[in-house]
Amino acid sequence: MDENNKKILKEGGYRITPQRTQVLCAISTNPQSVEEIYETVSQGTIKTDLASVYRALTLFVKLKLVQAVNFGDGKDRYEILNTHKHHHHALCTRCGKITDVELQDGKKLEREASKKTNYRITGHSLEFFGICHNCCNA
Amino acid sequence: MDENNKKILKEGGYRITPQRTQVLCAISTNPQSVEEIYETVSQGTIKTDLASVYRALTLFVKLKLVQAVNFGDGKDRYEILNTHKHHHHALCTRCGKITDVELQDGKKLEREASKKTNYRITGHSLEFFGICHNCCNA
DNA sequence: CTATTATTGCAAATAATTCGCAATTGTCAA
DNA sequence: TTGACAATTGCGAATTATTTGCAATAATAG
Repeated sequence: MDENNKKILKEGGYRITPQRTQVLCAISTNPQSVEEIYETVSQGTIKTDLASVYRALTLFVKLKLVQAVNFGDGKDRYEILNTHKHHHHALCTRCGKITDVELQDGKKLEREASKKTNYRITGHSLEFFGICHNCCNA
Repeated sequence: MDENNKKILKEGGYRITPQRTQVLCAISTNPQSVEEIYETVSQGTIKTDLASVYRALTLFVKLKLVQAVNFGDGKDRYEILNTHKHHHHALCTRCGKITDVELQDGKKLEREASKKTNYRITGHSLEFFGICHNCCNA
């Protein structure tokens, strides 16, 4: 597990357990759903319970080590936050691959939305759907 | 119920029932969650079952009369599609109000994402969070 | 190494969603 | 308008998803 994440856990009085480490590991390269995370972790050598996966994710979200992303396809996926700067995603609706997208000027969107709605905008989420390069050529 | 929606239902061999009419009515001005729709419909004079609300929504989504929107706050909301052109939303995280937002150039976002990811982009969803004008001054 | 206490696994509880089926009710054609 | 037919509903039961209580286990500070 990433040193910074360890630090945040410790400072909160939380322990570094193999289960927590594995959950973070499972989503280290790609956002995954609860079920997928459970599958992945279960394939390793350490034993884990679904309830523990839920508990780990709930904790990580609270500590902002992880965030949920939703593509409107019915399931939430969980993504590591630490190293990333704010970004968006593209989901391949054929193979399920998720690719990060960094747009030129995300803040501009918020400014425009703020002007049009008269809200004080505090954040946004933007997800793209499409077909990835591999699937396009398959 | 809107004439166009009636037509689409009929053409598919589906019937216009009070339950379906009420479900559409419940979301006619604002996107609502399943539970909220059920509450709203239940307050009227016609009797409805939660299962029927689920069934109506599933059907409407299949017929593209309605779409699910998700703000990442854990619940899906359902929104009428017919009259709307493609647009985005702002959710007031204090009072829950949802306001439509039409941005200058949504397609530009897709073009940029397409270029960066090498996906063939087929759609996107963009939701803003913030505090609405009323709540700001309350 | 030990004591302390957070965390886990398990099983049971709760919540969310779906399904089977008999009763009801739109709809079409006469 | 009426009757027949098939779609739809309500209800309860079945799934599925998520949460919780608790005794056993294990991480960590000293």
